[in-house]
Amino acid sequence: MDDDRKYGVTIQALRRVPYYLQQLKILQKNNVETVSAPKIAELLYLNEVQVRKDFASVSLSKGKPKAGFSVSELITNMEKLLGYDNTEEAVLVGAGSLAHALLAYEELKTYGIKIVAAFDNNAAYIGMEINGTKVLPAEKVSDLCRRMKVHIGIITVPAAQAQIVCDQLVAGGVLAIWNFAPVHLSVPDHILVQNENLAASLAVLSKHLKKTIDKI
Amino acid sequence: MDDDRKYGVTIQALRRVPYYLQQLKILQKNNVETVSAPKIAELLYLNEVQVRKDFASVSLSKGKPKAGFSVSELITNMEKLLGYDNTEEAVLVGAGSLAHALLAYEELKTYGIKIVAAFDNNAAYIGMEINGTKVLPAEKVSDLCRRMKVHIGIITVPAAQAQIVCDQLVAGGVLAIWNFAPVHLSVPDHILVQNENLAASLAVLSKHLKKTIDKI
DNA sequence: TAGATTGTTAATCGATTAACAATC
DNA sequence: TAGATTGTTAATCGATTAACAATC
Repeated sequence: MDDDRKYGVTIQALRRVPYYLQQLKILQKNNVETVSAPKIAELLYLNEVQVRKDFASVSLSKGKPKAGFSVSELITNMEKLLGYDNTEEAVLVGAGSLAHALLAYEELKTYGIKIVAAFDNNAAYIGMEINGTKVLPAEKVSDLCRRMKVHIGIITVPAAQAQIVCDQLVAGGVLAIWNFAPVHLSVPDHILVQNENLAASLAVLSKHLKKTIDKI
Repeated sequence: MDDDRKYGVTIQALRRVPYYLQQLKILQKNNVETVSAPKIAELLYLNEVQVRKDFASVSLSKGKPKAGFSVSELITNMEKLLGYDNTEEAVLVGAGSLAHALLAYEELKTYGIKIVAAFDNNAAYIGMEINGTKVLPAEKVSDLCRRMKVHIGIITVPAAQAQIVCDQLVAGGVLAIWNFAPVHLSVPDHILVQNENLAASLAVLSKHLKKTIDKI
């Protein structure tokens, strides 16, 4: 196991990695070869110790006092950590507008995700091709996941149907679920549910707004 | 100020409110009139004390020992807290596929958000109508926000342009920004940036997957 | 009444930040 | 060498959870 690291990477740290990566790539484009933790911290408005700890947990290579970290090594290690170097296949259930957006979202490939099939139970959608991906009948999702050994399921159905779809994905052997429905999903222990809850974000946003406007 | 509450609502609590709301509405539909914190905790796989504290910080009404909380009161208070009861206008900058999804996303209205105009600097998009919303030239965004007193800006442009767009929105008097670009945005203190970072979510997801698959 | 459930104070837990010796 | 920067231990901070008296 060459992937053992001194500290585990916390979820919070993991969520910061894409931001690091984005800055590091800008530096690389400008031919900057090394960078210090304080510099990155300044660019991203983070604490410098936090950046150093994150780098330590993410990167196999160490920084050099006075010099800092190798930009290209950090990029390589972070991309490997996030699996950007090898593509995972995913299925998507629910062929509505969010699905269209995800199927048209080129960046997914950059992030190592490829949607191989979409599913819906609405006859009007079935057989359609969205951005080159076929829409299949919803009841076939378990089967296809198992046959193709797909590990990621993306849920973009309405809240009321999300748990049913989730169960089908789990039955098909999916290991991680990216859930866009604003509901809690029950899954076995070893399955990860990553919630992308637009309602939750809007909750924070609306509250801030209300407070700010009330003040004026 | 009838909106003073004993404890402030933390951001984490705020993000849980949409989940509460969703469950409460199901209960209401089933003609359940009161509900206890332990019951909701069980449904959402949360700690019962957390639920009780969240309810206390959100709701102006109190629970009754033995009986629990009034479902309809909780719903009313939560919807008021989240501003679902009065619509805020928003502008959207960047007319790509994500923009299409948001413009087609009916739930936004439920969440009290109405997109009144979309902007892009790509001539091919300008003049187009997406789901009934006109796409205008990007340079007009500040002006329109100021004239129409729009308080919410939604950023769906590529990372490289996000900060520029952000500055224009701030210049137009926007108070809250919903940012879909995977970059940190610098804003004055009183402006809220709510990041919706798909890359960050995928980072967590991919790492879990890699760990799980390595184990097998 | 008895006991389920509330509201709140205290303890725990985990993440962030501060402090500081080691080192290039 | 001097000083910027690293790596790591200790202190702080905030959120979650446990404990428990109050009450319907």
